[in-house]
Amino acid sequence: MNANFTSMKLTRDFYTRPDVVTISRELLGKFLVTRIAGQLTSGMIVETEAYCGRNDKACHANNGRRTKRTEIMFEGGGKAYVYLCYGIHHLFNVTTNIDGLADAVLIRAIEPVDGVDLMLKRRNKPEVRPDLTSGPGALSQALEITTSHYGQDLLGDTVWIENRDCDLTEEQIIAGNRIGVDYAGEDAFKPWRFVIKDSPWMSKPRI
DNA sequence: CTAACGATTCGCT
DNA sequence: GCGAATCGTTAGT
Repeated sequence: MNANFTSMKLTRDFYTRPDVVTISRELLGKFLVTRIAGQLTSGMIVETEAYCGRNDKACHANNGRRTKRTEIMFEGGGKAYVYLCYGIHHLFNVTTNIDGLADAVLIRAIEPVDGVDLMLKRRNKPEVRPDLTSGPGALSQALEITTSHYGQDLLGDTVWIENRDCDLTEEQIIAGNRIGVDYAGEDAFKPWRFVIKDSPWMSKPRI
């Protein structure tokens, strides 16, 4: 084998599978990477949330709600769904499932790995602490992901997710309710938030 | 065209 | 723990 064995970009097949909750769990321990203006930054994914396009009122695309913003979720798995939240924060999701089935996984926190100095600069932080990349808005700023990356193919060379063979055991994965989705009624209690147990890099509230 | 609001973060108490 | 910041999206007039 070659050196890429331990640093492999996830393939289309990973993203187009039908169960977004399973994909959400499996993204823990993978590495989210950006290459912006030639500068590489990355982190290990430690927290995710699944959003399903059918019967999930927390999902922007629930029950075929097709708008300019949600359109990318209907175009098949492995694309970046980035949107602006509260007019300030850019939230990064990866789309999953096949054409017409609008599922996505929100990346909520990463453990910084490559390009840490650049992340500190982008976040205007003096030193590495959990708040560098804990929270969906914070990690997007650290990796310089913005709405300009809306629709980017994660099989491309700007933003992608790769496997570095950091597989987790079942005991290391904890599930909880999703954050900030009170508007979704009973669907707010779907246990579709996943974190790596005891990770100091998970966002608040901690599980 | 208008208005309400959000898958959040940060600073201050 | 609480409230402000800040603007694109959305649905309704």
